[in-house]
Amino acid sequence: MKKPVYKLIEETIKKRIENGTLKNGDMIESENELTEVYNVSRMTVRLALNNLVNEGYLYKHKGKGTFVNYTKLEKRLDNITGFTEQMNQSDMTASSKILSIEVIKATELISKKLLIDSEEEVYKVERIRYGDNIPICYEIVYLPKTIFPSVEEKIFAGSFYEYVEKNIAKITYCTQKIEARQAGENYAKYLEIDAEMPLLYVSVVSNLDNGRPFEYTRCFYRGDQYCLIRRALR
Amino acid sequence: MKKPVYKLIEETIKKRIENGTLKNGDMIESENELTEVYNVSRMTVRLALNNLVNEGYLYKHKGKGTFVNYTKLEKRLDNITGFTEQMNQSDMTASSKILSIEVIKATELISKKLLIDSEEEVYKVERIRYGDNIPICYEIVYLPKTIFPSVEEKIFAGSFYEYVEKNIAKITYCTQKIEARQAGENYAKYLEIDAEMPLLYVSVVSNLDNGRPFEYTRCFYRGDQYCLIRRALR
DNA sequence: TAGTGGTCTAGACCACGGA
DNA sequence: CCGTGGTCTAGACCACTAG
Repeated sequence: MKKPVYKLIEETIKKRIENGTLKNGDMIESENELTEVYNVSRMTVRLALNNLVNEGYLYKHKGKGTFVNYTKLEKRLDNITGFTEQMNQSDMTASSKILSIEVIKATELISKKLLIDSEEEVYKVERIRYGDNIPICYEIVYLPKTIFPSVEEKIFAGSFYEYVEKNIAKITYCTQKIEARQAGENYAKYLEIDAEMPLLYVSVVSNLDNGRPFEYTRCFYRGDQYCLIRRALR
Repeated sequence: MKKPVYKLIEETIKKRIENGTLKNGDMIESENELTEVYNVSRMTVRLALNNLVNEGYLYKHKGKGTFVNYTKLEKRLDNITGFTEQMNQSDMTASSKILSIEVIKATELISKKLLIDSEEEVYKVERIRYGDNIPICYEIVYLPKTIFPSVEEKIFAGSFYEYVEKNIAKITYCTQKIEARQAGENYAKYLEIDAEMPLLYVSVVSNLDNGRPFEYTRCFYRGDQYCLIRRALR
């Protein structure tokens, strides 16, 4: 279970950027220098650097060098943000109550979303999410057992996305489908509202850096308590 | 000025996916097979494949193979798309009925959104938008008179965004706020639904390449007829 | 066990940018 | 000119998945 060399190189450079040793616009060591520093081949260095370019930490300029591209405040505007991260940004306290964790066989829909075989086992987690103790979201999460061998409550204690990036792999993108729906009896009960109230229904599939979906989640947000902000580029 | 080999490999595979030769879930040739087909080294093949993984066309499964991840409808929707463009993508016919065009003085809210002085004159356009003749959206558009000296119906005949890019300037980004709301008497009438039905309310501010907002629009979409698809990057 | 993708090496030549 | 990143080769061993 040891980490590949290029991951280590990625992490040390990322640290130098995040703790301010490398500032925005700084030129970092050339690829040839890094091969000597880490005593690896140039392709390994390039793999590490290109990953950091894709993550937005660096940019390259042929003939000149590789430079730091890091402006803390502009980061993560158009990006995936989990509920917890979003609540923190609005100075609210996020919490959640897990209703159930169980292993089920993937239905047709779930297997299609997660790109796995139908009948393959997945974890199904139901929970209610609160902002400042007001129920805001009822959520059903499906996680493939091949990626999450075991799922415990503590995974969901903090930011789930941060947990995944620390312990599984980098998250690259997610696809969301957003609809407006009526709550209906069932969800109304969970969210403590009337059955006719509108909900924001968001279906999410999130993907790792190898392109594999690791999460299919159905979220039902209270229309009176939650909105999505989205920045789209032309 | 000749293209690198890995780009060519990328493009041929992308074409096979986009023209339907390769379908969603299909396994493509293994990396070793591709090295022989294109007569290149494996690293070159891997570069091409990994780029396609990052673009969301493929996903890899260690020990199994590389698979197609492509669902036509979900493509390119991370970007700004106007209603017309979106309808065309789903093979529906977009049309609209203009209810009114008038010049008003900007309210506090409007001036804040469009970054203009309060009391400055703006065009206010109300219209209903149809997909295959079903009313889908009631929309109020505010356009600053300084950017649009005169506003006529024909501006809205085709894609408004295309009109702007042809005649005004390039559009760079837009910010959307998405909520779920109950229709209420007024909007229900326009959209031919019941007053308790849920709507997707989207407030949009779009900006030109000089950073100036040129449009503030409030859209009320029928929850039963419309959804937003969004692709977000981490 | 055979085949897949994941990691890595030790070279090579090229195109670009700056002095 | 020299140093930079961009492309590419021809191998190698490993870890995972399936039969």
